[in-house]
Amino acid sequence: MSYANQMSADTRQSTHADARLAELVAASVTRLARRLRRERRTDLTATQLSVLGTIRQHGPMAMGTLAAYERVRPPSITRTVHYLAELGLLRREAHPSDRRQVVLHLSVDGEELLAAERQRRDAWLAQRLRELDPADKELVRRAVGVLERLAHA
Amino acid sequence: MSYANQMSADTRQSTHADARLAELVAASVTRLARRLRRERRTDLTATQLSVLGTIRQHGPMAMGTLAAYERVRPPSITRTVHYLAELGLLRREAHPSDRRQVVLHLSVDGEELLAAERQRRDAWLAQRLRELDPADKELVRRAVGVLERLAHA
DNA sequence: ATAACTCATTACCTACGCTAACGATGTGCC
DNA sequence: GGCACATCGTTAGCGTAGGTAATGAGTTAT
Repeated sequence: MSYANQMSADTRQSTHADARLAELVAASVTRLARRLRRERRTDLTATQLSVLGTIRQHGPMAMGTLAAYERVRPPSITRTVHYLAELGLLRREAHPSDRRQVVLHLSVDGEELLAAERQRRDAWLAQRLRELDPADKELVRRAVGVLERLAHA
Repeated sequence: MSYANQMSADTRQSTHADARLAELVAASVTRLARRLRRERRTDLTATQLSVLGTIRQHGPMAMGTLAAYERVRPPSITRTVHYLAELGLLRREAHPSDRRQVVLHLSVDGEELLAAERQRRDAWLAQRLRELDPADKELVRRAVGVLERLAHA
């Protein structure tokens, strides 16, 4: 009974610590992501950038697949893709065997725009990292993989 | 000269490592932030949530101040605040000494909605943290402060 | 009193989330 | 082959949100 109470108290304490850590991590990750967004220089909207990024990450895909990745309904993706195609940042192509489908490919301009934006974002962060003392930088270097695993949960 | 070349090579290597780390950190932070957003259950838009969160974080404020925090132009904030006031999530009040100004206060409903969303987000992450092995969790715990400092850069 | 500045709002445009509806195409069954 | 059903992307209409330009009310300085 005393042992059981001890375990129960330890578990509660650990759960509380997890909750507190979660709060801190969520807040700082959210803020850092927002701060990174501030380094954007393109006139494209967040939605347009996200669409281009998804095609780049996962390769050419149909409209419906893209809508699923972006977690929006098909009419929404139709419109965004229309604007991006007009800007020459992606191409719409017929599907090889299903004439209902449209396959989206990133254009060279689209690739370059994404690369430029990513490079700018990463340069800003690289400079911030350089300003850290070596112990803190090492900490971040070792933690980044854990963050990545959390992101894929 | 040999010493100078050695320094130059070391600097270049460090710069490259920083760039690489920046790339990884930016990507994983961005992904984790996006993952956290997926735990939202409210029907409010991201903009509306952000507005409420800003008022909660910084306290009651005038329209112009809020627009500045949100980095949008005044007409945009007018509209968003109008919807949120209609929903009863915030209140518009006259400024005590400047009749041009409108001061925005979070309502009790607004506070509760924010608390519920944050709690849900943090609970998801707490569960993910509990699934980590103790060494990884410790790593995150020690790194979170550094992330926070980066976010405020 | 007047001019200049500040504040929030209105009007209009573009972009984007949704639902409902639609036509074209593909699949499976008789 | 014909038909019913499913899938795909699009169009139409509504609401939200970003911008600029313009406006009227209020405040400050001369």
